[in-house]
Amino acid sequence: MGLIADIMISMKVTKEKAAENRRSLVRAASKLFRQHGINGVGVADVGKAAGLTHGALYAQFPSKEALAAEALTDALDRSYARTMASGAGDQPSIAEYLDLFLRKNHRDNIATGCAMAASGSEIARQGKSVSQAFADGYERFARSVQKALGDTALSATQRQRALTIVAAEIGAIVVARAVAKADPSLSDEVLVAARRVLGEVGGEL
Amino acid sequence: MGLIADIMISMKVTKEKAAENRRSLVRAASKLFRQHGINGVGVADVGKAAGLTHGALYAQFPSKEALAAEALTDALDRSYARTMASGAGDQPSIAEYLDLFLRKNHRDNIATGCAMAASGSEIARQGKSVSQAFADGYERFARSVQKALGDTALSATQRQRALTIVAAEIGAIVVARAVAKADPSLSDEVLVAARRVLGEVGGEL
DNA sequence: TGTACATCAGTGAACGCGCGTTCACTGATGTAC
DNA sequence: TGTACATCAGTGAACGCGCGTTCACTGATGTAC
Repeated sequence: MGLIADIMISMKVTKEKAAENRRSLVRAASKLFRQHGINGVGVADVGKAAGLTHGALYAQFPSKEALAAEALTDALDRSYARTMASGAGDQPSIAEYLDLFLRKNHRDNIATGCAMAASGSEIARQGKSVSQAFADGYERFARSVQKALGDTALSATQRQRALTIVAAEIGAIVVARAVAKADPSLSDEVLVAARRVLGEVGGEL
Repeated sequence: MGLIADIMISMKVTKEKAAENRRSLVRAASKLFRQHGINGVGVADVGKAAGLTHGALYAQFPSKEALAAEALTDALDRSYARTMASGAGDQPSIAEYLDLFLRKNHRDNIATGCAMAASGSEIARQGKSVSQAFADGYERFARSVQKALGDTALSATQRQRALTIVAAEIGAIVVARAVAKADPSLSDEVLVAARRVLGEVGGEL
């Protein structure tokens, strides 16, 4: 028994495998935190989803919060890359941005959607590292939206429009999800309204 | 010992006192849930803040979620009443709405601020009763904003603007709070930007 | 009005459970010679 | 290339703690007569 058990629990792993395990933990955390909230997921859940024990997590990260910060960064990096790749050009137009973000499909798939919308109100209660990850992601999206506004001079007004459009998109998804269980048609209405009104802010007729 | 202890833990209470205790529980929950998130507060914390034990809570509410739904309704009722009373007329103008909501003071006082902004992304993970409380509060604010837009005909376009303005305000506060620890000046910038751009949406020059 | 008794808000101990984190230990990997 | 050994990713038990909920019990309130 001892022998077989010892073989089965053999542990040390190549550096590559360890790095892969780390990535698995981050990816699992990034999805689980979006789905259930950061407070709604235990470290054991994350380890299990990555095919490891919870102890392994602490060989890679000093704390759950450090993992949360990295998971948020990873989620926003991936969202950004996917968003950039979605347009016809090198980045999407405002219309493409809004269509992409304010879809029912986005509202209904929280685990793979925007992490800022999924965990928004939880972030204020986390530490500085998580706040930093959020700020970096938000700033990056806002800059890209400003570019999409056709702003070559980077005017203060266009900067304000971009900041507001991104924040408003997040708010619209948060509201659409919050009311979805009680009032699905109101939820749909919010998405349509935000799509149209933010389109106007972005220069659409 | 037994005698004194028996006297001190005497229990039954008038109906009025019981109703008052119930209100205390709702008010305490409403503040604590906004401050720390619904998942971040235990039923014992709520009971203690109301000057009771956690067991008393279950004499008044069937579950924590039922308390959360009532706490959300209460918070939004109070916010609405305060908002209505804040304007010069019988309800605030769009400018007054935006000034009131998008203040640093609101961002920095989460326990007494808008419950939709404080718990937004958590609501999607709660049950239908909490979703209903959110939907009722959101709808009420949106109707009032639509009125403030000077919309006598209740046009579809003004309805869309009102829905978007309220969702965008929530998003702006959520973002401002999320980035506050890491980037306070970005946090301020978001509030100023949303104030100006949503003012434009509302018809301000 | 006075008496007997049912009601039920509130107490506090206990339920089973999961939380984040720590730690002694394992043994293949990776390195120094 | 071969050998000896330090490293450290990962395991799984254990830490103390708090969670939401249940329950037997208390006794003043409120009611029925």
